[in-house]
Amino acid sequence: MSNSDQFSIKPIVASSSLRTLAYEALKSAITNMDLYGRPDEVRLDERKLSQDLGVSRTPVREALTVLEQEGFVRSEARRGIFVIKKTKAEIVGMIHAWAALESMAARLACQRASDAQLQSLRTEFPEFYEGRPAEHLDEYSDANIRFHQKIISLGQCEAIASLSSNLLMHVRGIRNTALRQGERAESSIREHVAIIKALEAREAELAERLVREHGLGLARHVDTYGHYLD
Amino acid sequence: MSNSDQFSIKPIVASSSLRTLAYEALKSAITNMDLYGRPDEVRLDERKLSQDLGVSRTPVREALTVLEQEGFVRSEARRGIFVIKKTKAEIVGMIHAWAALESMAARLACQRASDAQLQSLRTEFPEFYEGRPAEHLDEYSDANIRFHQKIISLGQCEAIASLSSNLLMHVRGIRNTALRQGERAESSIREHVAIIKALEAREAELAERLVREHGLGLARHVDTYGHYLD
DNA sequence: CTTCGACATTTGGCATTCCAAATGCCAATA
DNA sequence: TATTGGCATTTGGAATGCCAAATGTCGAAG
Repeated sequence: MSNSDQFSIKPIVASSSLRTLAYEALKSAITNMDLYGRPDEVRLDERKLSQDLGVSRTPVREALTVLEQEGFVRSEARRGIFVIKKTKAEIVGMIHAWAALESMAARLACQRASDAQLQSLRTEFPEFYEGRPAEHLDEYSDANIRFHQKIISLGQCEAIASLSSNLLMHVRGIRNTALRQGERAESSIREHVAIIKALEAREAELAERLVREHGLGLARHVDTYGHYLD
Repeated sequence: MSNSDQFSIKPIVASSSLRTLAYEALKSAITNMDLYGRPDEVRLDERKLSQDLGVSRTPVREALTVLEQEGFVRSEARRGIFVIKKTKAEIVGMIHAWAALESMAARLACQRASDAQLQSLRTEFPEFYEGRPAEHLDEYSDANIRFHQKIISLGQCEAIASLSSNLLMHVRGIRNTALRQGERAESSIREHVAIIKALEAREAELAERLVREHGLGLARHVDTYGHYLD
């Protein structure tokens, strides 16, 4: 027997390790940095970073190892650690991978998600039904990201979710700037609505195809208009 | 000017870092380990590993950090480092992700690969045209893996290739054992031949669909017959 | 015999130190 | 002036030492 039901064990504090803290700090610093503004490569100094963060080099190095794994930085022995500036081709490739994963998630969502979950799409994203997105592009950008994340979560597949979240980190910036070019926002919304309808109807093949084509459209768009990269 | 044409500069030696060596050693040890035989969790000891490998704890720790990132081990502070035993659901999820990525690669291959590359499939995998795979299952297992890697490489998308290679590490064992159950090998070969034909004909939608269904079939198979996991 | 707590041990996290390779500067030299 | 050789500096890689948390052990107390 146990008394555990007497106490609502708020339990663990378990504050993150310094490595995790350093990782968070560095990642947010990197993803918020305007990489494509300056032409020169950005170099990171282990010793300077550990001074600024107030910790030793060890947790910083471990954090950098993770970031290297994720493709954010590249470490050259005795040369330095550089923030990776992704080329247009690499971005397009990531969008292709994203499209593949998200379309599979849409298929799985049709099989696995509950009716309530599928119907919640319509209520969670009212922006898509209120036209004129050009007037609130910022809010819409957020909704856009959340929408795609929602589809992935409905797929209930851990592997797909974690791979996608990694890709999102790299592509987040692009998605939003792409929205502001041409008539992306309007057509994007139309496609979102079609996707929602397919999901609600549990038409797996259709939903899968619509999501894939939506992603491929973004890839084409970045490929033709993304010259400001590289 | 330079004399460099006088010497055939064999150039760079650049032997790998100890961290990389430790990583390779540990990964091969883990992937070759029969995880699902024993019921208890496998624990790794930093100090023992560094002794066995003849290096200090630092590169071992860095290698373990990478392996943790990739989902091979889990590190609990002051508890130990444990080899992760994936559940059946996780394996099935990875196969779903794999199917999504590979089917997108097939689509891209139809658009990007050269005629020679596409036709090389038929000559590179003669096993598929020689019937009776049951007689040489081991060789066929290798060909099976190589075939799917080949499709992915034909897609010419770095992001898809690197994500897939990670997934393959986790699923490699399963693919081969699944072949030996039921009539998987025969039907698998038929599907491979159909995929090759679709690729040769550059029928992107068809190739994409066939690859996806092939992968989904494996996922279903593991889901129903993979009770020996978890 | 059971329970409990003090203590030794184990273990990963972190800090510090040392090292070798690469680079840059600068003087010596042709 | 242009080039070269060496030395100081920088920088990541690796080794080592220390620490706190967690665990196991074992004996004393009930």
